Amino acid sequence: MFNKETEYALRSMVYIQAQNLKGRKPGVEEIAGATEAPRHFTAKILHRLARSGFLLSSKGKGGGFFIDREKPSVSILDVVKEVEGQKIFSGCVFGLKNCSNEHPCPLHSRYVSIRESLGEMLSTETILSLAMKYPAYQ
Amino acid sequence: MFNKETEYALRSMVYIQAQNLKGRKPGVEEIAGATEAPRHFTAKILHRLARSGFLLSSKGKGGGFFIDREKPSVSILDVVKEVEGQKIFSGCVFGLKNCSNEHPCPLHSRYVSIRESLGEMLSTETILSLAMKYPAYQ
DNA sequence: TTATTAAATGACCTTTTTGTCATTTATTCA
DNA sequence: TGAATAAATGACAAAAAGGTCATTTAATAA
Repeated sequence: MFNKETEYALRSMVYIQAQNLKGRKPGVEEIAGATEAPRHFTAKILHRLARSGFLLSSKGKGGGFFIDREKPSVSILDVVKEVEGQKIFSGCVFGLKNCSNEHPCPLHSRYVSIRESLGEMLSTETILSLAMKYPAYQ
Repeated sequence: MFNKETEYALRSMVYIQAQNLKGRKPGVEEIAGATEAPRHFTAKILHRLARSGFLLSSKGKGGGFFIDREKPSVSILDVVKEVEGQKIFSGCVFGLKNCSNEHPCPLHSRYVSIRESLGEMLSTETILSLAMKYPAYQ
C-alpha cells in the first residue's frame, strides 16, 4: 500500500501518541523497538517528522518525542501526504500520467469510488484515534 | 498503485488484445510506442509474459505478439499476481507483517472492505473487457 | 562544570526497481 | 539460399528506495 518510510512514520507517530497519553516521551530506541522498525532509519524519519512540524522533541536525559497537545490530531492522510506526496490521489491502476474524468483509463470509473473510500478512511482517522484503539502500543 | 512493470504489462496486454481484435499482431516497437513505455523494458516484460503463458509470439516478418483466442481472457488480477505477486491481498496500511482479523492493525476493519472492492474490480475486469472499452488503443 | 543522555546532522552504503544494449535465434519472403 | 525482419536472451547500468554509521549539538543532573 504505502512505502516503508510512510509505514514506519505512521507506526512511530501512533506509538508516540499512545505513550504520550500515558505521560511518557519515548526515545528513538524504544520507538524503533516497539514498532519493529530499523533503529537508524526510524531516527531519520522521526527527525524529518519533527522538522516538518508533526512531532516535537526534547534532548538530554528524559528527552524523547512527543506530539503537541494544543493542536488537533493530524489525520493519517496528512502524514501520508507529507512523507510520500500526493500520489495516492493521482494514482491510476493503468499507470496513465493524466487519468481523469476527461481522459479516463478503462478502469477509471470503477476505481474512483474505491479511491474515494480510501481517502475517506485516511482523512477521518487520526494519529490519536488510532493510538486510542490499538492496544499493542498502549 | 502498482509498480511500473505491472503497469507496462497491463497496458501492453490491453493494447495487444485491442490490436488482435482488428486482426493485427503488433511488435515491441509499436507496443512500446502506443503504450508510452520504454522500448527495451517493454521487450523484457513482453518476453516474460510470453514465457509465463500470458502471451504468444511469432518471430520474423509479420511477427509480433498476440493472445490465445481459445483461452478465456485473463483477469487484471491474474496479470498483477504474475508480475508482482500476492502482495495486494496481504498489504496492510500500517505495514504489519501479519495483519489479520485475529491480529488487526487499527485500520484493519475499515481497510478490508476497501481491499475487497479492489479485488472484486481486478478479478472481474479482464484484458479483453478493457481492450473493448478503451478507444485509445483501438 | 563535567559526565551522561538523547536528538540532530550528514555522509555513506546496500538492495530493489527501472531501464538499456549487444548479440543470437527464428521466421518470412524474394 | 540469403537478406530482411522481429523476437529471445543475458549482461549491464542508472536511479530510487531502504538502511547504517560516526560525529555533533543540546539538555539534564550529579
